[in-house]
Amino acid sequence: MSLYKIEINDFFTSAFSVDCVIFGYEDGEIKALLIQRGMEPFKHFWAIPGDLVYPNEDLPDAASRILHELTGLSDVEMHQSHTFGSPERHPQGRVITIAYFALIRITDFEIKASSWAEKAQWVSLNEIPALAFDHSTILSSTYELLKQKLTYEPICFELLPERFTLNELQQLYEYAFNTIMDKANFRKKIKPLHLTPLNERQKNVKHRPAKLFKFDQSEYLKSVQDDNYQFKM
Amino acid sequence: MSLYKIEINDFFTSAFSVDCVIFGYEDGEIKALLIQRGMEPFKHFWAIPGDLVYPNEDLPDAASRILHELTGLSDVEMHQSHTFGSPERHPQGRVITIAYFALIRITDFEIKASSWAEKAQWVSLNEIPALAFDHSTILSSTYELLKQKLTYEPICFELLPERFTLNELQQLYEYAFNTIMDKANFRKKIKPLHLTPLNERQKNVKHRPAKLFKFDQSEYLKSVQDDNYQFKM
DNA sequence: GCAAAAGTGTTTGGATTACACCCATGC
DNA sequence: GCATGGGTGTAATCCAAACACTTTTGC
Repeated sequence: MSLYKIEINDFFTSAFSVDCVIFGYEDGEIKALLIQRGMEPFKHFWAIPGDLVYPNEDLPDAASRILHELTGLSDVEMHQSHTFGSPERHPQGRVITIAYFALIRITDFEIKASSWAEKAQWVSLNEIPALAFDHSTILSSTYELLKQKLTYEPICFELLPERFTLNELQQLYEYAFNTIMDKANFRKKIKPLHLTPLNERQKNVKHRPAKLFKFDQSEYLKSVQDDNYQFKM
Repeated sequence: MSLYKIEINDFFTSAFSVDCVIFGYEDGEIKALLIQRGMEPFKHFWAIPGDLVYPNEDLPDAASRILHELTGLSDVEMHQSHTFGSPERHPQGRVITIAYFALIRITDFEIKASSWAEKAQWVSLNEIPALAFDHSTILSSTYELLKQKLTYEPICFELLPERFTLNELQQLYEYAFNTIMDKANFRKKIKPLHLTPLNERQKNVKHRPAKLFKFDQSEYLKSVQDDNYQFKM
C-alpha cells in the first residue's frame, strides 16, 4: 500500500514554468519587457514572458532560452526570484512557476517576435496594466528583490549603457530608491568601486559635458576577494 | 500542431516537492532537524525533511504540514528559500523542490515519528553528514539566507526561548556571524527594539544572575509602521 | 556674460568603537 | 574575599549628511 492518499503517479501530473522578468532602464525609468499573449488562456493579456520547462531542461537554461527567443541575447546572468505555486494560479492545471529576472541594456538588441507573443514592449514600472495569471504579484515581488540586490551588489551596471556618466548612475539609484541624493556624497560613496574614467565626454548637451566612466567587473571581484570589500549603496 | 517539440501532456509528467529546513538553537549552536530516510531512494541517508506536494495543496501549506508531522507544531512562519530543479537531482524522475525554512524553539516540542522518517535528530551545522539528493546544497544555501535575514529582521527571537538574557541573544549573533561583539555596544545596538524587561532572573548560575527579557512583536511592528524603523544587526 | 550642470572641498553632528569601571552573586 | 560574568559610562574615532564653492561648456 502506498504511503500517500493518492497514487504515486498522480503526483506526476503537474507542469512547471519559468517566468522571466526582464528589466531595462531607459529615459530615467526602470522598465519591464512584457508580452501580449497570443494564445489562451489570457489571450491578448499582457504578461511576463515565460514558458513551460522541457522535461530535460534545467531551470536557469529555460530562463535564458526565454530571454534569447525574445531578445536574441545570450550569456546574460539570470537571478532566481521566488516560486509561485498556488493551486488556482493556472486555469488549465497545476502549474507552478519559478520566477527569474535578468537585467539588460535596452539599446543592445532588438525585440524579436516569439512563438507565444503577439507583441512585446517595454513598459515603465509606473504604468503596468493588469497582467495575466498572478503576474502582477510576480512582477512586484521580483522588483522588490531587484531593489534589494541593487543595495548590496553593483548590478546597476547591467542596466546602464557600458559608458555612463556619474549622474546617470546616481539617477538610476534615485529612481529605484525613490530618493534624492547629494551629488558630492554620492561620489564619495562609490569611490571604492574605482570606476574607470574614459577619455570621453558626453555629447550634445548644452552645458559642461560630463566625463564618461565604465565599470570594471574584474577589479571589483578582486577587491571583494582581496580586501573583503562589500558594496553597499 | 503544437508549438512545442513534445506533446503538451508530456509536460505534465513532473512532480514537485517541498523541503523544509527546520532550524533550532541549542547549547550555543544553530542546528537543523534532519531525518534518516526510511525508503528508497537514498534509504538510510540523512536528509532534510520534505515531501511531494499534493495536487491541490499550496506550497506553504505543504511546508507547514511537514513541520507539523515531525514536530506537532502549527502556526509557525514559513520562509521561502530557493528552488532546485536540476533534471538529474532526483533518480526517479523530474522532481523539482521548493525549499522553505522555519525557525523553532527546540524545547517547545517533542520530535514525532513520521511516515517517511526512520528517525529524526537535531544536528549541529558544524557536523552535517553527507545528505541525500542535493540536500547539502539546499541546506547550505538556505543557511546563508537565514544569516541574511538575521541581519535585517529580528527573527532571532523565533530561535531563542521566550525569556532570554541579553547575553544569550548576543551569543546567537556571535555564532551566526562568527564574530565577537562588545557587550556594551551590542546593548546599545538593540536599544531601539525595546525588549521588555521581566521581573525575573537567570537561575542556577554561579555568578550574578542576568535579567530576563522578552521580545514584543507588536511593539516592533508598530515602530516599523510609525517611525519607519529598520532593524539592522 | 549667463544659465546649467559638472565637479570638489569643508564643516558638523551622530553613530560606532574601544575600553574602563562598578555591581551582584555563589562559593 | 575572590572569581565570574552582569551591567553601564565615556572618550576617541569614523562616517555620512549638509552645504558651499569653483569649473567648464553652450548660447
